Amino acid sequence: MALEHAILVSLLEKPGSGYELARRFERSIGYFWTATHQQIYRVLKRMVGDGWIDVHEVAQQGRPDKKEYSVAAPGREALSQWLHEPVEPESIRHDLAVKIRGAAFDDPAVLIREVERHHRVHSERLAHYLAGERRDFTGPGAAGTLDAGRELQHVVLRGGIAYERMTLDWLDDVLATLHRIHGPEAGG
Amino acid sequence: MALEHAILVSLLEKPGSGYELARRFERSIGYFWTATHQQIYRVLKRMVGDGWIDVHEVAQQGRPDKKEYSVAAPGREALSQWLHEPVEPESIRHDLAVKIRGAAFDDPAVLIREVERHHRVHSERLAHYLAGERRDFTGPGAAGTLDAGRELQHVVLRGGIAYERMTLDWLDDVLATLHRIHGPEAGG
DNA sequence: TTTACCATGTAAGTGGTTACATGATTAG
DNA sequence: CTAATCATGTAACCACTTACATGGTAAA
Repeated sequence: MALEHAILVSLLEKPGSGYELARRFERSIGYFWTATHQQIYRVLKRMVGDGWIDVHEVAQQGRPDKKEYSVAAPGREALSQWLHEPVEPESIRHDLAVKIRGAAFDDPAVLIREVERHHRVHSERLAHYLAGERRDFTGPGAAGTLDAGRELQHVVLRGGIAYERMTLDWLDDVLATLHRIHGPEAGG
Repeated sequence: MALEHAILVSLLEKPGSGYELARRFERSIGYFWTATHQQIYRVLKRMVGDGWIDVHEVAQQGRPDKKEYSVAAPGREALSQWLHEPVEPESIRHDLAVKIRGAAFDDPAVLIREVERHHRVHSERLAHYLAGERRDFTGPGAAGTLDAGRELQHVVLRGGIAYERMTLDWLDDVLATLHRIHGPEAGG
């Protein structure tokens, strides 16, 4: 499991509340990891209990108070230890691939609409990632002058971009295949 | 959840035992879905209870008896219904991406070895997929003469191949980035 | 006789999802 | 007055992993 470690990395990059972490998991960190606020609050509580992170209440004006979390020494140590352990290269788990093979036993036309829908979603994600890249990693301060942390954030983002591009190409391939096996029988 | 549906598709392609399903999940279906035998036996039991699949004991010579499962009418119906429902386009969940961002707060040299290890694993997977493609989808019977089921299996396999190639390219990018931020300081 | 493969399961624990619940502030 | 955003949590359930457990056959 790595949610604890993802939280540690995020808090090292910038301390924040559970709510803020949840928002980050919807955005930049969500390129490669997702977590809901319920999950985050539960883990945060455990991490405080384990002494990995510190909390302090922050009063705000015009907003509810929040608890700001930051990484404590044992948390940094735990992260370092995890970074030294190997993790399993993970496999993809695609509902859509199951559906594609299932289409052999059902109407492929239904699947065509589903694949087109996925294509739209992945196009939007790609556009979103590219916008983030333009915003955060181009212009003044780019081209070799970034610090290590930003370089690493950028290479992770490039991974997300490569993933979306590959997926879009593959979905085109899937659509062409579906039309090939469906079209001749049903007239396109 | 789609483990039930993945099992239905697999049993429609060819009836088999829980053990055989587990092996298939390590191989072809494992390109996009994983499941252990414990999980499969549990789900199989539930599916029999729900009337989605039928069992019959098969005596074998030189081997333990097995229970062969095949899809029943309600199972086919359930699969069809699922195929007509939209599924969420899923996001990647990469421990390695967490580690890469975490490397900003630790020794990047450790991460270089980890990334190289992942590179080797993905190279092996790619070689394995390509061997499967040569074995099952080339030679006599290929080039437009495949039936729909095999065409669909092939396009899913091409997805696995594309994923591995993209991942290898990205891991090269990660390594280059790590050397860039680490090399100048440590002379590596 | 040891290893590998065939074959099926239980039990305990962990992690993740969904639903429920509260309450303040700001903008329309 | 309504909706959106900020902010934090509990409870129940479900999926998945890991460890344990059994027992037969075939090949080295």
